[in-house]
Amino acid sequence: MSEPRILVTSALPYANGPIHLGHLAGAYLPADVFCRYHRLKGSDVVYICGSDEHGAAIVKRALADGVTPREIVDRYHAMAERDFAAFGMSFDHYGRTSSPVHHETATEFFRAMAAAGAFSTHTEEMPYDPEVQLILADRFVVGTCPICGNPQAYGDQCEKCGTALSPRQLIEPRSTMSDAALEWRETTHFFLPMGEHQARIEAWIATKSHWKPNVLGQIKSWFTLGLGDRAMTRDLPWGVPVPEDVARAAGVDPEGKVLYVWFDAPIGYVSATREWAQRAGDPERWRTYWQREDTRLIHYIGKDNIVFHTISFPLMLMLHGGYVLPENVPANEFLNLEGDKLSTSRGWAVWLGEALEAFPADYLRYSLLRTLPETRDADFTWADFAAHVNNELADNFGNFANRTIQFVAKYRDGKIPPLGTPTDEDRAVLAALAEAPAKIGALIDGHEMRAAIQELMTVSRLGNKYFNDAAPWASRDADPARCDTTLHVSLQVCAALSILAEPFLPFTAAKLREILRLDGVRASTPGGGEGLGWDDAARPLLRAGDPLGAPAILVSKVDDAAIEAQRALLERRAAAAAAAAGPAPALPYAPLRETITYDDFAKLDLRVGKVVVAERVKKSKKLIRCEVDLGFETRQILAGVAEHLGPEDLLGREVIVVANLAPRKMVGLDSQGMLLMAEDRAGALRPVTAPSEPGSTVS
RNA sequence: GGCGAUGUAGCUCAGUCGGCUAGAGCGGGCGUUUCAUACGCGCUAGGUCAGUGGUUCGAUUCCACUCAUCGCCA
Repeated sequence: MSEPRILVTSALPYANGPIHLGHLAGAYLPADVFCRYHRLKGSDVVYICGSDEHGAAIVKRALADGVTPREIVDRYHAMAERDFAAFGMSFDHYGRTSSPVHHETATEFFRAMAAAGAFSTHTEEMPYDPEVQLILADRFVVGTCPICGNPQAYGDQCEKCGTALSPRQLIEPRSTMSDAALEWRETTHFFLPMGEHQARIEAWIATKSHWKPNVLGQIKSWFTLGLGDRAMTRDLPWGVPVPEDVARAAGVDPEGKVLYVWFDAPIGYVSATREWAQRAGDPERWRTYWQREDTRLIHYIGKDNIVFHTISFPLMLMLHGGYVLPENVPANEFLNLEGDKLSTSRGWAVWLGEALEAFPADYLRYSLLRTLPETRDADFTWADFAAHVNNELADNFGNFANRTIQFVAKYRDGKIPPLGTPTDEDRAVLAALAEAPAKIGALIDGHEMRAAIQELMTVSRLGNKYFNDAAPWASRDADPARCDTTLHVSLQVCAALSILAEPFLPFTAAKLREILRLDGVRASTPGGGEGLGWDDAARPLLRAGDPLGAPAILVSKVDDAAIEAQRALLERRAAAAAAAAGPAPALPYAPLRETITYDDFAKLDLRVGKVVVAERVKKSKKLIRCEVDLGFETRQILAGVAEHLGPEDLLGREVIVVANLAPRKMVGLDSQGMLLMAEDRAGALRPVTAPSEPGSTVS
């Protein structure tokens, strides 16, 4: 095979929740496009992924749900496999880190590295939860922050004030596993002293100037800081056990110790490849990919994974020896949703399974490809999704195929007309077609998927323009031969599209080929076999005289109701999550102030006012400038709420105003009164409102 | 607090190893075609290229600083 051997991995999704759109945009969809393209190209590709099923978070989840870790990972592994398949992910193998092959592989890896003297051991006191009998990592400890008093500070950091902490510093530290008070236990672990190898890694990274700037920047950040020792084992009842012989040799008690999930997870790539080879009936074949230097190893990941795939795992591979190192790690940034960060716990996510119940996979694939966070965080909105599908995929791409095929069906009896005598215009289109595969292919190979799909759309746009300018509906009667030529060329464009679209929109592309009766194209899925491939899209593939299949709508539009339903679903889930979480019980209510008399209260002149103008004050982070209609007059009032509310939360509302408060100047502006706000224990503000006429008194 | 990435038309993004009138897609506006899923095509929108200062004959592109967003680390 002349094309190179390529080993592609997508980050192993953690098996404690369903797959959502953020996962897809980060590490899965781009990799799938890459692999499908290369299979069409004739490359020797193996695409590997699987579930990451170990770690303390899964143990915690199991404790919370009252089930075993096994039940948790079984549930989400099955769900991920099902959802990925429905989305059209073309893994050669989707494994799981709880599999026997993985345990074996990870154990072997650890043993080999230990034999090479890669590890050191340290003993330290760690927090211990006596109730569930677990030694805890720092972040599974909560307590009160000694700096700011936040009662929900974690053992590694207080998220409220940002201070880095250790569990020892927390006031009344508790376990997040059971809420038990902490005890302390001494424990010994294996560490990888990465600092000793920094020069070697830096030298290797120095050869990677083609990597993305965000990836190289992140790596540089780590080098500047200096690599330290990283724990490679943990105390947990769930995971790959530390091999006894290695532990004994190092004078460590292996009881209850497992490989740290960050050590074992990337090895999952290797073990999944071994499983793939076994299933293919050639158990040693995985070595061809992992242990030959001329393999292009590519890790698709999200930006949270950069350090593990560019430093830790490559170092593990170096220290083990005999493994190929990644050629590229095209990490994507994050995908936001409707302007907010994705959050599983806050219910702010679109689960793939649910989305696929509402829309065909290719619609999601298209919209996601258009907004991939390749260079910076991106935002997925359902409005954009509808626009992408309706205005681009349906109107441009789908409609081009449809108008062409309909025309031939209606006026040429559904048979492909002859090319006849092409003019310069006709030849120009065929020439453009001839260049398209190389152009789009280069973008895909360079991991520029957004640009690649735009280039694909350029082809259908070209088709539309050509069809439009040639106006076959006019030449239909006036010059039938001319009309034939136009239709012939247009159909060839459709044929090319049916191959070029395959990596991005595999379902739609197959449907188009079916309508065109274009047979003999190899599959872009594993074991695609022989047949027409990517480069064949450069030449005319349809033969004059052959019949087409029945016309059918390729891409139907999504309607507003479907989009609204998705938005509503999102809102409902976010509300449900908020309700489930409740106001954090540990947050204190504000204490009551001293008792006042009625006369004290009566001094207040409260009025209903309608906010007629609300805008942020440029010079201030906190202030919103309002003009409030009190009926008898309109006043300017500055509200110090901009950190919690926007102008839109106030504009048009009937609010309660302290009307006899002495005027005050802030940032050079007069404030004539104040707006009443309700503040909950978490500090969220809501304006106090009353649906009464402006000027109404309140008492 | 340190480090890094990002900040270009309403939206999503290209681009400039310093220099002709800063580009594309989508949306908006205007015009037009009728084969098609009221689809297509053409034209158009005049954006302090985050801000300030510097280097330069000349900076959006180089340098410094500032701000914003996101991330990593402590």
